[in-house]
Amino acid sequence: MINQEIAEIFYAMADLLEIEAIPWKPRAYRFAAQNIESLSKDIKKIYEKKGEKGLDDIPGIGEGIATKIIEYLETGKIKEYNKLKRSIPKGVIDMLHVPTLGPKKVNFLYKKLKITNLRKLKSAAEAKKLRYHKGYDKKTEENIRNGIEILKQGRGRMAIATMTEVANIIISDLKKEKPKKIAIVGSLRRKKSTIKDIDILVVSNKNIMTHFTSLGKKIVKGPKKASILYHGIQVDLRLFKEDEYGAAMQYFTGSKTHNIKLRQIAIKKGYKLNEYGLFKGKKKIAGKTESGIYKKLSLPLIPPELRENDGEFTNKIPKLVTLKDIKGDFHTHSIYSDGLSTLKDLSLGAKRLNYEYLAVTDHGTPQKYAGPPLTMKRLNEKFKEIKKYKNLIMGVEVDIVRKGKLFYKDSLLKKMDLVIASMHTTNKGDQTKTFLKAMDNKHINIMGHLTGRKFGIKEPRKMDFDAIFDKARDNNIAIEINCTPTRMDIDDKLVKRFVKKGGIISLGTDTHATDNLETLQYGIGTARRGWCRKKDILNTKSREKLYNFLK
DNA sequence: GCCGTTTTCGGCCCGACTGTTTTCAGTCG
Repeated sequence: MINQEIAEIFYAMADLLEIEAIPWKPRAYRFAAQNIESLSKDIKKIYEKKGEKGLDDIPGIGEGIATKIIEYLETGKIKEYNKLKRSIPKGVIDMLHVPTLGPKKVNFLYKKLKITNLRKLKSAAEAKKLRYHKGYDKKTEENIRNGIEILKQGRGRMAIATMTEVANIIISDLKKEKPKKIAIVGSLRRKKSTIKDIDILVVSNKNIMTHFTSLGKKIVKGPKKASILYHGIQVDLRLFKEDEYGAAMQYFTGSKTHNIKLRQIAIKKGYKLNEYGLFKGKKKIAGKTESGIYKKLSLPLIPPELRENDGEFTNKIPKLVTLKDIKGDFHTHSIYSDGLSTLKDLSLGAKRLNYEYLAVTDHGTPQKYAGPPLTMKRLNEKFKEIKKYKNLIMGVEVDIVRKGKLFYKDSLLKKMDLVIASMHTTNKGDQTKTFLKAMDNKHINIMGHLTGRKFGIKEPRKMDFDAIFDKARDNNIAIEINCTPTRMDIDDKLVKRFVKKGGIISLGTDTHATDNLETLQYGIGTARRGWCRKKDILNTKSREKLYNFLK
């Protein structure tokens, strides 16, 4: 989405201005970038509808930044950004991303020592040339060398599934210290689909800090806070007292923009909010529980997934869907295509999770990725075998092929109880037309992994989602949240847009082995981030109501 | 550069940790 492009530019401008030691502007650009990033609406649409006034209504955007947004929307570039970029070598910006280097140091290294890239920085640190300058010594050089290494290894964002597993390993280890309380906070608690680092809160004795730093490579360690690298993943631990726990949970769950807004609300009421509590003067009036803090600020307990400063302060908070509401899974593969599980395995898997139903949607594709072709003979065997399992639904994940056609004929699709239509090719250009055409087929129940994104591998398709969502809603087609950890497709923002239009979301694990059925929990996270209630999710329907929908 | 129910000027979150430090600047989250 164009929002992301613009946010990236403003983040970059903030970096550049910071190196130039220009005060306050970097903060303003970053704040604007954060708010643009968290918008669920297309900023171009906002401008088209409401003009500059619409942009000005977005927090953090005033006259100057609005003008730059308009310039980008109309010309595809921002002159001031290009000018800034020309004035500072790219390598200098890379230096800013080295841990332990901030704008002050980079400014000094660049302006005074004429160091313009990481290579020169590394050799200067190795040649022990930095330690002769005021404020630098042996330790600084070591930090810079380590920092460059960490940067090169690339601590990118990882899938929530992976990070949840790592967090659980660490927590079960820390529980040996018998902490009074321990919890995951940060973006992991807000259930973002990719996570940068793991944040943990504890109420415990001090031994836990030492235990914690023994689990990985120590980065920092103080009495209240410690950080380690655990197999390349940064994990932060914060220690609190029991009566601070709620305030700490609130503070470290974030998001940052949510907290800024919350603090402003506190200030308006004459309070002060920090990670230790909510204060009136010196008197603490809340802090033991999160709900206590929100209550004192006349707010309901906002679910962590909604804390993004994108409507949670101005709209009524809905009752969000939970994992308990889920009655089944709509996207699985068996040995009839490229899955590892038999129909029996899948049936048992569904029972284990107390599901009423589970759709086995083997591939209907001309392509080889799905294993040997599913011939009519084998398909008929599947039709026959699946009747043995009362909790299984006969389905197909049929490929959308050229010009929006489906790979299976209508006569065959008609025999299926559930049809997912997915695109597995990487056709370039705008795919909106193809999808709209495909959705004319009345046998489709669900659109599978609509944008086709895969973290770090494939960018999401850019399409006219308003047109696609309108048509899906009007044709009674659900749109999938594909719960494969590397996909998580569609994302939370698109979910929010679709549900706001009255569309219905379906959760599918796209599992190829029954062990992976549990990944549905991450789809629930995305659904909740998209403000989904129980009734917005197809998987919450009883068997009877489901079959009505499918028909 | 943004913002405003004390405001159109003068603020801008704030606490923890490191070590450049012995009273504070820089970085981080």
